[in-house]
Amino acid sequence: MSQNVPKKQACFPIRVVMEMTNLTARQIRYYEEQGLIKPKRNEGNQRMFSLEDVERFHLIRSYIEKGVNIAGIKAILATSESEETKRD
DNA sequence: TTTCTTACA
DNA sequence: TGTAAGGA
Repeated sequence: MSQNVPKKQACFPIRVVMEMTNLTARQIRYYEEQGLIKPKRNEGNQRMFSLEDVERFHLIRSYIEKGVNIAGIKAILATSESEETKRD
């Protein structure tokens, strides 16, 4: 069994994210392509999804299920991120 | 074996 | 959104 040696942060391949978000690889790659999320890339050019990325996919998925399109989600995500840094 | 990109339906 | 081809 391959044990976990000192890991930096938890990142998962697209196949794990698919299970966690219940999305298809197509959707995950497509949403990222649309700028809904920006996962990191490893040496193999593979997407490295962290917990934060998975959580954001949950939000994206909820909007898709609500009937929101990419443009709408982009606006919502942009607003949410702005709210975080906006406080006044 | 798994993931990636591009393209078409 | 699903699937195919070709490559890493």
